[in-house]
Amino acid sequence: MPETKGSTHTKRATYELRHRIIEGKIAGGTRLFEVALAEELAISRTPVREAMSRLAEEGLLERASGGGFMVRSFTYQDVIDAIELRGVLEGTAARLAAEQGADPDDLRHINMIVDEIDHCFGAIDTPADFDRYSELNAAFHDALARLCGSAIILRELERVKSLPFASPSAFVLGRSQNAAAHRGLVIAQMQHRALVEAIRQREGSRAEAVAREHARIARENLETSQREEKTVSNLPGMSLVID
Amino acid sequence: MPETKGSTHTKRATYELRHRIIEGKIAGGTRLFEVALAEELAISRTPVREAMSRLAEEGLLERASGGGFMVRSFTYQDVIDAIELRGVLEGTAARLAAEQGADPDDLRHINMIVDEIDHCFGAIDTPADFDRYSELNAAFHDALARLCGSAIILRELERVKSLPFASPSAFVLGRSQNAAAHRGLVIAQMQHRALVEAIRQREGSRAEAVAREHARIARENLETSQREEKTVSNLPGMSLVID
DNA sequence: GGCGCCGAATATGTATACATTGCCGTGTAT
DNA sequence: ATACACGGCAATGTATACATATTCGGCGCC
Repeated sequence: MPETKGSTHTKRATYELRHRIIEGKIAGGTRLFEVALAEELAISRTPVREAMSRLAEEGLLERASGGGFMVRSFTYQDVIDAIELRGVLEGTAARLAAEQGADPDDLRHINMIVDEIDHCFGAIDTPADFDRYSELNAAFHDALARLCGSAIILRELERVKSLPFASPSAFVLGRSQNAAAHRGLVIAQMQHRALVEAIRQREGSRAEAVAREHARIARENLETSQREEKTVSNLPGMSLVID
Repeated sequence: MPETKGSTHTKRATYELRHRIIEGKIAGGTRLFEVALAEELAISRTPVREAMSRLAEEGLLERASGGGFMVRSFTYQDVIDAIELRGVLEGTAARLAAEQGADPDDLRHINMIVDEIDHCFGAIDTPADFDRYSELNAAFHDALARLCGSAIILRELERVKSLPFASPSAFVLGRSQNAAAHRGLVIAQMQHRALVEAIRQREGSRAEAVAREHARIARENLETSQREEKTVSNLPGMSLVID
């Protein structure tokens, strides 16, 4: 087996399989066979089954009728829906945080992240630091999911975000680093501030609306990508889209 | 092993375990040991692991640190959040159905269910048919989840509803069959009609709001139950609540 | 007396042999 | 020619032996 991190065969197999699926090395809809994979990874069937079971929990695989697993495949509409769903769930997290009053420490923390994101933008007309933006953006959305203190909301949000194309940072790096992309980031950052401010002011309805609108940026970026380039293979997880 | 349905040992073990957990025979937080369960069910460890793995996918179990599984446990707040989440997701399904325009056949179908629910109410001051109501109510909520045609939304909604206390019918049978319960059902049915009508009229915002409010009935029923009786054990899945 | 280490007990992790099931192709009979 | 049945193959289902890891108690040292 290629050297991938993890201490047990199960963990390594899980990591390796997940990687291959997200990279697009295994197409959506492909059926996975225990024996073949076990031989390929040079381990026995048991950890392979275990790994597939975990990836099914993650939502990357689905159990096939009559046993076994197949790589889950998505339609273009599924991607749209997953992004919409993320917006709805983040909106709920934001609304609940606003209604219940977020913990001051948590608010300080998320504010710190927003401030740091500002530093990703250089002087006017200089390129932004897309890598750092992507990283901080993920941290922001993680902090947002935790802000209302609900383990239930957090769990479902994590679940949706684990779909590679529904991740908040999915289309940050996917886009070409041009002026339009730069502008998009500026708008997103404005929404970050508005979102935190709405929560602080306990404006639940506004917080929810802003969070939903914020997710729509991802949808627009997706649609732009679709229009500009016929091939979608360089966007994360888009190889799982089959139609 | 007690005779439970299923053709393979895995399926029987899955069914049996799920039953025991929901019935409250295994408390929330309990760690499940493969060997002990295997002996008890008179099968080997392999199908037991497989069953536990599937129940983890369902959300009834969680993987313990350092391997193994434990019965997931919930706080009272988790139950509240799960109900709220169901409302949010059903609201989204309703809104999308309204915005995109639901399939006429689907609309006819859900309308038929609503009409049938009317028959559960007898003449004035006669008891309603709670069993039949519960059944049709579940069918209504299932039809609602499918109405927007999104596999993504459907899947997540099914997931939340699989938590026994977040199911739409969780508190229908749990309540004592008194006049107050009867009144609650009448109100719920009014919301059913309003919901379908909003979707038909393509009033997305109204549809979403009604769906959310509808879920709040479950929350109120829960709070009423908590107030009236100290013990919560007769409500579905409430044995998993530990605080 | 408390902290930490060590080892046994017990748990899960892994490999593998065997059982069972479901599918597909081929054959024959109508 | 079609339909049914038989058989073999290939997949998952299951049991079990063995390997490894984790945990917890006791014992010793600080």
